[in-house]
Amino acid sequence: MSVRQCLLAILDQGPCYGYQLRSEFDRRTGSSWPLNVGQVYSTLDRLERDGQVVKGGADDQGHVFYEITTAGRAAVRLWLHSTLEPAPARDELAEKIALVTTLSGADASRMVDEQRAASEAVLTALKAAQRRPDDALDAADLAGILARDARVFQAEAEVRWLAHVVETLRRAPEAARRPVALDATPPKRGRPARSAVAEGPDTTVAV
Amino acid sequence: MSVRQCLLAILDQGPCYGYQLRSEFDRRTGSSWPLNVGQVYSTLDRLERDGQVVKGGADDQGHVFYEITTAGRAAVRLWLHSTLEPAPARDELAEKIALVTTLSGADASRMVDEQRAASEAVLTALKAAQRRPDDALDAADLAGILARDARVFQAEAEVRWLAHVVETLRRAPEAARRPVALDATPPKRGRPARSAVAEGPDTTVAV
DNA sequence: ACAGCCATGTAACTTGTTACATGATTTT
DNA sequence: AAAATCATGTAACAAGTTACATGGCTGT
Repeated sequence: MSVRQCLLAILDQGPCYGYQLRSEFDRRTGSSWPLNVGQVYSTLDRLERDGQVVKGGADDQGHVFYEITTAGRAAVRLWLHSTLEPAPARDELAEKIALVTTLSGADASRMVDEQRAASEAVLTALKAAQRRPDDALDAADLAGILARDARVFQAEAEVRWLAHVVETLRRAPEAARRPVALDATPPKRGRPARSAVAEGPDTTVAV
Repeated sequence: MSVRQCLLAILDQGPCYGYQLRSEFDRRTGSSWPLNVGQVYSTLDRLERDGQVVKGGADDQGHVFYEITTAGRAAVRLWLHSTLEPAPARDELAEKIALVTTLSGADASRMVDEQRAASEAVLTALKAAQRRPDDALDAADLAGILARDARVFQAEAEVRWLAHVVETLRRAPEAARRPVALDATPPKRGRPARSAVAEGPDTTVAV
C-alpha cells in the first residue's frame, strides 16, 4: 500500500511521468528502497483503474504524464491525516523467534545469539553511515537523513529486544524452556458448553 | 514469506491437518496475528506444489493430514540457520514521514505530532498489557510474552524516533524546511559523460 | 558501433488476505 | 430447531516484485 500512496502523494504536487515518479520517490524517501520502475507503471495502471489518476497524452518529448484526480486528492488528504498503527505490521523476526522457542530440534538460544550478532553488526554499520542533519541542503536531503535514522532506531530496538530475549530465556522457569509438543488432544466439536464461571476480564490487546 | 515458513516449521514437528495448524501457529506465536484459516489451506497448496509437503489421506475423523518432505525439512533448517536482515522490511511509517517533509501543502510537523501521540498511546496500552515472564507455564506461553515484548520495544523505538524527528525539524536549517518542488530540469538522455574527477568513496549503506 | 542511460510498458509470478460455500457435530 | 464451532476448501483479488522487450538518445 505504501508505494501506491507515496506515488499518489507525489502526483498531488503536480503531473509527472512514470520515470520521473521513480526519481522523485527516490529523492523524497532518501533512496531507502530501490523501487523498480516497472512497479511504477503497474501502480499507475491500478491508480488509473481506481479513478485516482488520469493518463494524459504524451508531450513533445514522448513523456506520458499522469495527473491526479479529485478522488485522488481526497485519498491523499485522508492518508496524510491518518496515523499509522505501529503494530499492524507483521514482525517476521518476532514471529520467528517466538516460534523457535517452542520447537524441538532447534536450538533457540543459539539462534537468538546468532541473530543478535547479525543485528548488532547491522546497527554498527548503520551508525557509521549516519549523517548529521545540520548540513542538510534541502528537505529531500533531510528526509533521507531521517529515513536512515529510523533504521538506526529500529535496529537499536531489535538489538535490545534480542538481549531481552536472551535474558528471559536464561531466567525462564524450567517448564517454559521445554519445547511444546503438537496438541494431541482432539478438539471438542460442536457448540462449546457455556462455562458456568463468569468470564474473566478481556486480556487481549485491542491495538 | 513468514506464514509459509512458520507453517512448514510446525509441520517439521509432526504431521498436522489444516485447522490444527492454525491453532498451533496461534499458540506458538502468542496469537500475535489473527491468521485466517483459509490462508492455511492455500499455503498448504503452495507448499505441496513446491514439493515441501505431501497431502495424506483423511483419517477416520476426516482430518486431512499433511506431512513434511525431505525438501521441506531442508528448507526449515535453512530458515532456522539464517539470520533475518533487520531492515529489508519496508518501513511504511518512515517512508511516509520522510515523504511528507518534502511535500508542499502538508503540515509535516503537525502530522508528526499526531503520529507521535498515536504511537505513544499505543505504547502505553502495550505496556499495560505486558506480562512478567516468571509465571510462564510453558514455552508457548513464553513465546507469547516475548512476542508482546517485541511490540513494546518496537513501539518505544518508534516514539523515540518521532521525538527525534520533531527535534530535527525544529533545528533544521531553513533551507531544509521548505518543500521541494518537482524536479523540472529535464534529465540528460544518452550515456552520461564520465566525470573527470575521481569518484568519491561509496557512502551507500550496504545493508 | 557500442555502451549505457532514459523511458514506457507487459507478462508472469509471489505472498498475503478476505469472503464465501459446504457440511459435520454438538450444545442450548 | 438454532447456534456455534470444527473443518476443508475455492475464488478472487491486492500489492509487491522481477524480468524482459522495445526504442530513443548520446557520449566514448
